[in-house]
Amino acid sequence: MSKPRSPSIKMVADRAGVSVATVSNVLNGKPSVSPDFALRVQDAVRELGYVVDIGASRLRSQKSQLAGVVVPDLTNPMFASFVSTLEHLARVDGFDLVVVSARNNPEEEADRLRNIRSWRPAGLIVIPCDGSFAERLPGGFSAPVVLADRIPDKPGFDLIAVDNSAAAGAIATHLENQGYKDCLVVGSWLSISNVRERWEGVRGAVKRLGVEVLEIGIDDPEGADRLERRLRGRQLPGALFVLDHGSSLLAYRTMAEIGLSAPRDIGFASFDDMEWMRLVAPGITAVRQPVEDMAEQAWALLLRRIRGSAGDPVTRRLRCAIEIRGSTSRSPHQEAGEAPKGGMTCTLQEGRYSPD
Amino acid sequence: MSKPRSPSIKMVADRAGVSVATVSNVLNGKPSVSPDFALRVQDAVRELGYVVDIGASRLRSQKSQLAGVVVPDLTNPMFASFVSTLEHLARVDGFDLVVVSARNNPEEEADRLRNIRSWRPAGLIVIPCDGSFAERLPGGFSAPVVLADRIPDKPGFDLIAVDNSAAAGAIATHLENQGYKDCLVVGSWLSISNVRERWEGVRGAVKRLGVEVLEIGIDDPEGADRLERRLRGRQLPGALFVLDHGSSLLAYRTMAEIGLSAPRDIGFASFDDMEWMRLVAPGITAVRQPVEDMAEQAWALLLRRIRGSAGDPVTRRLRCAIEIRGSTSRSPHQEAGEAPKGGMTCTLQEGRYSPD
DNA sequence: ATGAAAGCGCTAACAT
DNA sequence: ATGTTAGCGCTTTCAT
Repeated sequence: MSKPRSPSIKMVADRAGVSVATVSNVLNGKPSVSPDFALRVQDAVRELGYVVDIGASRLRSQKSQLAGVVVPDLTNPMFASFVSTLEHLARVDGFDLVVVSARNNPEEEADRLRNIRSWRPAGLIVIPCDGSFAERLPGGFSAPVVLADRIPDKPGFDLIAVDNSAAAGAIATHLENQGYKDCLVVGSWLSISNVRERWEGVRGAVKRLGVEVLEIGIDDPEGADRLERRLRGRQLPGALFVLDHGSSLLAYRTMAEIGLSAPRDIGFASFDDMEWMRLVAPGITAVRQPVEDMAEQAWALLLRRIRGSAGDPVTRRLRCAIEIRGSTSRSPHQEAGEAPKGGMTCTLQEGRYSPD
Repeated sequence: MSKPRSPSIKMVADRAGVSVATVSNVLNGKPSVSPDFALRVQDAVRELGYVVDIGASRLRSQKSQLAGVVVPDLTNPMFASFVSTLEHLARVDGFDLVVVSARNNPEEEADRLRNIRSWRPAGLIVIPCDGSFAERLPGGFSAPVVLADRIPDKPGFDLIAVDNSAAAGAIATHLENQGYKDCLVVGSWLSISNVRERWEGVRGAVKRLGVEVLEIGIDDPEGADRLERRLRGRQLPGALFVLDHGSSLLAYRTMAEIGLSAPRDIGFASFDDMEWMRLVAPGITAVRQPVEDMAEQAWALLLRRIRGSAGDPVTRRLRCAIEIRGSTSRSPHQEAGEAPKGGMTCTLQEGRYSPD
């Protein structure tokens, strides 16, 4: 039993009794083929189950219908959804996607970035692990790169992100309006640019609310300890605002373990609105990011760059929505244990969120 | 400004002052290269930022270091985690992965399956959309295929799945032991084999518990209506057992909207244990599937097949764990609204789950 | 140990 | 409208 190779264009040509060039022309929809020949080729293709070898095709034509996608972590629902949307859009435009995950590790990201070049993609969409992404991008990489979601330290890239600062500021203002006096702001790392932007958005927005920040890392037991100690300390903050989904999960679980319940003992809000935040009772006030929009815009931009439109790097900031739910309510009528309620959504208008 | 091409092996050879064959030998670690030449090549590679063209390499060597992965839906956390694990394992073995999502659509799956062949992957790992997967697999596909998670109607495939029937039966027994009299079993489609297996596991396990089943589809408003009507009807079942994650989300939300709370008004259990099920109060009793193990075993098996080990198709069933939490408790001390508690885990022993 | 040359499957340029 | 041929970047004989 020898290894059966996939049928080649030559076999199709032989079977149809035509030349390989004709087969290629039929497959690529070139006009200069007689209907008769086209049919014979299509028959042969079907009978053999022939599928073009995309690698050989690219090699010869020098045009790649392939885009690379690099995300920090596929198991993060935000990124999974981003990739899923991208994948669909790409296929509609006839592109394939090579998707790789850096598993939140800059070194792994650098490895993936190097490796993905061997595919000779026409372009790359990257959600970088952290701000120092530019140093990891292999020199002499000629294909266009569009960054999404996270902002690099160095400018000069096409970028599709959200208005982190404004949205975080809106949450801070909401907390202030609810009468909270002080707020502990928790995030993975301030070295991740949008976490930093969110924190700065909070600081820029508050008037009376006292704020302090705590970094707890990603999957870092020490960071988890720091948070737990802070929440067990005698100076319990009036509210907790968590700046990323991973940290929100951890914070919510930690609160539960300690026996703290929102909003009874402490206000609780989160950047990144995940499904479970509507399911717990009361629901959790959160910033909802337009992930699908980000994917759409990133893809559209990359496609333009691939098609050759040059020009200065584009930066676009998409608006988030704010979901006000029970976890930040100081009105007495909202009780813990009650069924989750609808809540209230507000969006940015003319550069300002108008909550409350 | 013309389009700058990636450096080729020829450019490296010129720069190092050697032949392309020598460059190739250095890159592929062939022993027959003098240290002197090897160094010169490595320098040239670094200076040019050369990365091998994996397509051209495969074309000539006829060996593909590429595996394809097809999943029904990347946004399902189970599948995302499956892919993420696979991706890591594959890279360790020097393989790249082409990942595609069928978006729960058999036609899209068929399209992806056809398309992925043009990459000439060395093998495929597929979580099929539904049981009739075999009909969608293009004829004459010679690379090995390993199925995971969902079971095809036709046998003859390598398969790594979980013990759906036993685990679902254990939940049913648990409900019975808790004193529930009847249970509504909800799933997307019984045509999805593991949903069917779970339902059959329930039926096979119950002695006194009255059971009925309801199919609600995937993202199907009509199905959602059916469920809501059933839960608003006068004959509210004693317990609800939902057989897949998507349906669990819907069911839990629907319950909340109606004002039903578990376990106060109705018992609630789920196949697929997601993070939020520990976060809501009380926690939700659920079957936890060994996703990472499934990915590991699927990859190991595929690698064996790629390396050439023939033999009859292998089927392996992995054991699930049962997480007993407050949502199925009939003891009065567990109250809704209380902080989520640790709960209790039990695993399969000698072919039987021993819950309660 | 090194290089020259053939050829993988395909498309593009050219010839008919 | 169709066929012939060269060559994309690489690995693999096969000489040397």
